[in-house]
Amino acid sequence: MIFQVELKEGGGTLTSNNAEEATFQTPPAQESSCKFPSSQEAEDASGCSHKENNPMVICQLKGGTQMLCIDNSGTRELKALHLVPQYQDQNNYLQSDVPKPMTALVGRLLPVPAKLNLITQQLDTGALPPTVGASAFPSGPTLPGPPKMTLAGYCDCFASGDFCNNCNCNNCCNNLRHEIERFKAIKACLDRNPEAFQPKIGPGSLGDAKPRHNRGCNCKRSGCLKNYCECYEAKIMCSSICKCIGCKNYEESPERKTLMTMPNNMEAGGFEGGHHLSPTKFAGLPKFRKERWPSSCISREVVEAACACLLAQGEEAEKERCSECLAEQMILEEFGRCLSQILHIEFKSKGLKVE
DNA sequence: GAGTTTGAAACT
DNA sequence: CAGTTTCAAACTC
Repeated sequence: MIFQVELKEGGGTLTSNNAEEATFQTPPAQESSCKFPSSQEAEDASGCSHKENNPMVICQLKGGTQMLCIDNSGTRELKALHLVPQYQDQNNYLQSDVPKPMTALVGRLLPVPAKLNLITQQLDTGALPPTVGASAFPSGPTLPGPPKMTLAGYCDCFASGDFCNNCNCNNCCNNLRHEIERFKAIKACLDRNPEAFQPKIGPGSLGDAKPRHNRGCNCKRSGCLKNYCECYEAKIMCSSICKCIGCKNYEESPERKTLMTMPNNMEAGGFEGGHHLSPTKFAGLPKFRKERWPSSCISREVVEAACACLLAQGEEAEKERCSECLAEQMILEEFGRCLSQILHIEFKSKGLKVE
């Protein structure tokens, strides 16, 4: 089952199918928003009861669909929030009719800045009430239990701006089911630290090509030569902004040099210059500490290009009004083609025989 | 696999 | 802002 929302805009029509965010689904010409000249027209077109003096509100549209309405400089933006109908399974977990791989794919395809764009707009409007820590989370029959720690920086998925998917977390609120609490938690995080969702590892200061830890580490006992240290883990040197004690993670450090000559450190391509950073960390995506990103041709650019292909395939399916199942199949087939090409190049670059 | 250590994030 | 607590990952045995 797919909700379909049609919103009039001037003489045209904007159609948005199932999506987590309309930014992903709306036609290119319309970009990410549907702008109405007056609130009355918006209400007429969508059934939305958005009021002028409330800059952001979740609107219940005709047919049960929820949309996030944002007043932006006098224009009205309607963003699809929950176009995917959901239901509770026998364990009271919220499920969606959209197949999970498809949902996950959409979630991953959206780059973190795009996802945060929506949140930033809310913060700019001041629409969300002030919240402090876990006490900000509503409690009640649908949200029982302890503070929702999956809506905190402890959770890698949340910290990187992603929804949890197939995680082992308890009472997870980092999902579409708890979108509002999630927004509040994000605001609380950003209140504490405006750069909370920025990648920890980024380019250094001007003129310095080497990446560095944007906040610096605070290690005390590890000498910054164990993976407890975020700098060491990212395979970069500690910098002047680090507040570590007894740091041995610097260019001339004999301990570091000894460590670098050990066999276990050779596989990741060494340490010098930090050119083999885990791309996941560099991008602010979830950490996969046990499965380090292999040294390969699968660069960030390649991943982005592959994602763009999948996105284009999804848009194509939408344009042709394909069924949900067919759309998923098309995207997966495209994924297979991308993977095949990547592996082909990978094998070729390593001088391996390509079947 | 269980227990310990560690440091980031959250809290006070 | 500093000290404490909580948490998840790294590490050790």
